[in-house]
Amino acid sequence: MKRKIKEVADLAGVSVRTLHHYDEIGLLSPDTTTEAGYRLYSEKNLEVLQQILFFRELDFPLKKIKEIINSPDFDRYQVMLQQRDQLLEKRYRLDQIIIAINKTIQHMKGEMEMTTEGKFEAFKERMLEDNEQKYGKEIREKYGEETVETSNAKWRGMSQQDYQAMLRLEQELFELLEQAYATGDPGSDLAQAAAAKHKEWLMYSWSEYSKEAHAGLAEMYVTDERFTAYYDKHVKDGTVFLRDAILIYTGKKES
Amino acid sequence: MKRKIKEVADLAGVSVRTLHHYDEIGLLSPDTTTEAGYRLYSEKNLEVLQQILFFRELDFPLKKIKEIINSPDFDRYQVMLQQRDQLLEKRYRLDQIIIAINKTIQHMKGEMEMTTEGKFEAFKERMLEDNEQKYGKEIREKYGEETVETSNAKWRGMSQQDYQAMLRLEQELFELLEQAYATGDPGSDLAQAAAAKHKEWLMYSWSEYSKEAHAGLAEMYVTDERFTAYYDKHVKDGTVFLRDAILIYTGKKES
DNA sequence: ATTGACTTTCACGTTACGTGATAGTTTACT
DNA sequence: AGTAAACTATCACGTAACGTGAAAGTCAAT
Repeated sequence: MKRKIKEVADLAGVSVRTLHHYDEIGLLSPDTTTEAGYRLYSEKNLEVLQQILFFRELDFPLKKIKEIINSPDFDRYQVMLQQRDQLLEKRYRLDQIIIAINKTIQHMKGEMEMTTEGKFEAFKERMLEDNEQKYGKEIREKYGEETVETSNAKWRGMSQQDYQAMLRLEQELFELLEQAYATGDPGSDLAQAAAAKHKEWLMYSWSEYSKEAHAGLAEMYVTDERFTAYYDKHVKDGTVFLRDAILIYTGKKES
Repeated sequence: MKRKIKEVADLAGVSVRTLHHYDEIGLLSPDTTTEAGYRLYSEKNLEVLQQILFFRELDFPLKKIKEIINSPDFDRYQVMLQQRDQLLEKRYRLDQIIIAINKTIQHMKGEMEMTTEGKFEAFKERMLEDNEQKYGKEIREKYGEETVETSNAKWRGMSQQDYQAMLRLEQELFELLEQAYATGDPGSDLAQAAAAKHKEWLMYSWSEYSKEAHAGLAEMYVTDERFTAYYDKHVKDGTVFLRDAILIYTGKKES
């Protein structure tokens, strides 16, 4: 009952390439091949594959798995303990990193609160909001049994998509801004289109839009040199121009 | 005050190769070079390098760091939250693996138990006695005979290594708890991490996990003064805080 | 002028495959 | 039997973040 490679792959839930790879590195070579060079896996081969996949799930490197498989009297118990120690160490390091990033986040929150002056309250509040608070409840209600981590994964998947779209939007914004700047008029159609694009871009990180917050952000752009440097890099005096366009767009200024 | 590469490397605690690499991928190129092609780093370059290393310590991939560095408008706060989510997910996966390997080890031990008669017999007996004397009754009453028996069985099969690992876990739990308590929020990531750690610690003596049992145990902690004394010794009011964290963790309470 | 410390640019090795590209083989169907 | 679909084979490059030489040129001190 020899099986060809795809059947084995499907059976074990791995890719054909994986089996090729295991053959390449001498981890699992089928004990028969047809004269055309096709790999034929025996039942025994399948058992070994199961073993391999078992260890792989426990995050053993293939090299170690090879050692274990190739010498049946290898002390599996000791190896397990050793592997667990390594995993524990790994998690310890991971925990340290998480603690550090949590501290940083706390710190950033503190900084942002200090510079808050009530004008951009809505804006900053949203920025400060913890995603856990934001989505936690809703997700819990919807998915019930699922852990917070899993829910976070879903959120992350969304935000990555959003992130791609955001980059595209930003690029479009710059192009628009450049063309609009050539008109010299922040009230021009092109400039207003740029302001609209900017709003669209914002909406990826804002949950609600308000003209006030948008106008406020525009003002902040001009005040904060990091922003001016960023926008002016693409278009000379782009920051001021964009601000004016946004002020008109939000009705805070006459064209 | 331009510096040559080795000086910069020593100053920052990285290898020369690393700086070469950062130059190669366009992450950090010195803004001056001698005519012989020597890289000369300015103060500004050093500052950027610090930034890079900061993000690197938080496990950001270099690609992301490059994006962040190149655009000041990039929302660092959101990026931090996102990165934390990824780290948390990573840790979750790691935890699953650790749990799996622990189970495997327990299983192997069960098999070995039949053939190899106890080496740490005295030690184990003492642990059992202790456990029984201290909490035996309550646990029995609340969670039934079965849980206790399997728990004891686990204790019996426990080796020195396990015991060491358990102590270590406990230590980590206290550290986490301390930090979490500082946040004041039992729903915070740190507090939830502490709850997760507590669960993991439990898994060394529980054969099966259920949210109910975990939550119940947390309640018991607060009621039983022996436990409160134990946890409060490390962190003031730590018991109540830990209970709340666990209740949220097990979904028995809203954050 | 020599030497040792330092610098440069290749370029391969690491982990566990993914992803084509190109070509030969087997199976199914008309 | 002929052909197309499905399968298989062997390269071989790409990934992340550098480590580790190798060969050759540069700089500073003796």
